Amino acid sequence: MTSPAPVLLWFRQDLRLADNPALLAAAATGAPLVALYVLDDVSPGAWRRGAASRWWLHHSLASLARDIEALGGSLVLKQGDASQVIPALARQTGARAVFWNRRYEAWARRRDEAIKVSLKQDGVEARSFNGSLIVEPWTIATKTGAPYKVFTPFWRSLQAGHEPSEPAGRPGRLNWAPAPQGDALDALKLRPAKPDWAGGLRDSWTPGEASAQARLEAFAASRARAYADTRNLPAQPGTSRLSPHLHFGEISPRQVWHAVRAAGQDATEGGRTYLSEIGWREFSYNLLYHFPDLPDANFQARFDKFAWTGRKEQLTAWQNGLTGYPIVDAGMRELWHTGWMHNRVRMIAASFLIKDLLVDWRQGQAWFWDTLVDADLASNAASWQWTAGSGADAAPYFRIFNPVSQGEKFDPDGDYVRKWIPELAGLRGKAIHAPWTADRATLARAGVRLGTDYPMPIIDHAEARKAALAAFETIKDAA
DNA sequence: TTTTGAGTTGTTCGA
DNA sequence: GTCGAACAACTCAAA
Repeated sequence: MTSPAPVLLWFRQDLRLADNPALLAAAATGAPLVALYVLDDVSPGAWRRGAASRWWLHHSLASLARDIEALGGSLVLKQGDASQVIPALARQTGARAVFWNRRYEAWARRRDEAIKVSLKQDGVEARSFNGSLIVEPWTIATKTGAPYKVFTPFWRSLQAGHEPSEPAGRPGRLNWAPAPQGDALDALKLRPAKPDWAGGLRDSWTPGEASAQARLEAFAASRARAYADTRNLPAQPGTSRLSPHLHFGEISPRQVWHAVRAAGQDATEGGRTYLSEIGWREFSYNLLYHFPDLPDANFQARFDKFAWTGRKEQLTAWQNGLTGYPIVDAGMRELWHTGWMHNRVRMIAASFLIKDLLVDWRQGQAWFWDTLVDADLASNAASWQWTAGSGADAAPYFRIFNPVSQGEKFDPDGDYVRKWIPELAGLRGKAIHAPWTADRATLARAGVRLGTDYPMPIIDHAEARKAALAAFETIKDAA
């Protein structure tokens, strides 16, 4: 007797079993399933994942594979151009259908559309689902049908008319088809080999759905309440740290929304502020979908004329956490060590690169893309353009962060700086955010030799601010 | 079509 | 030390 035709379940950025629409729909067909992940770095225009993101992906795939094995199945791993791999595997397994959850990057949409056409030509059903967003970009628009370009009306509209339904659980039991041959996880070479720089990542994170759920529950139950006050203090665990879990779809924004509400936190200032950050994620995807070159080109074309005069060695100093501004350097070192940076510090570091060093925001975007475990094309592009002032609904160009006053305001005891810049650990008080202002005796007592142990500022902020304002002045009236 | 109110996250200066 | 204004208009979204 011939076995029934299977349904291929293609995992992408939805590496979870709970609240997974494609998985639930595939299970509901009653057909045996083949679970699949394709590492596709080669599709035209693909943004190849950065190194930190690949490390996360390795462990997230390992976690998903274990969860699937516990249900009696297995996760098939492949690599290559998905527009070749998916139709080939459908033929090989005799699949009657391929199900997946949608992505929104231009290159992925082009690729997925081609796969749909190819599968249909082969007589294979192709169905896609919403597994990553509360509102897909084509379902929300202004009264005139235009895409939203300003966050607040977008967020109001989302809350008024697009409340997410209750998240679904895991499917009860699953019926598996024989798994075709795939690659071993190690063959994908997602982890660093020589040298192994991932120690800080291992110490900081546990990728996977179970860890994501635990983190969400802990956050919703307690820290969400104070989020509005503590989220700006990088020395404190005030944020949810869910960003990489959300990026890889180990958890859905709908699950986050309902967990916050179930804990009663939508009635607290903190909970509402936190949910608005979920709103910013949605807004970024909305922008990326409607303006697909958001990661590549200035949203405001007048910035095409901007003179980015920053030098290579300044970019390198920023990347290495050696600018001489402690709050900036602490953030850049936290990023290098853990694959993540506190959001407040991301803004300070980004403002410094763009407005103090006059380095093109795309250089900063590229560095974050390579080093962040939560690197996300939509959020990364929208946030860098926001800081640069070139984006939709962007910060006004004269808003230039002062790295000293930001440090004093948001790291008042200097604990964050001391944690990431051990060579300054002996400093106390105001000197921690501006060591070059400390007198010789203070520096000596702290064991700090400026210019030797820790650099003098590579640029004078007050002068840099004036230069940035002058530079922006030249493009202000451009078309 | 025109009008109107509003717009994530800051800094500096002068009273 | 604290407070309000200036920074620069401009675009968006809705009435």
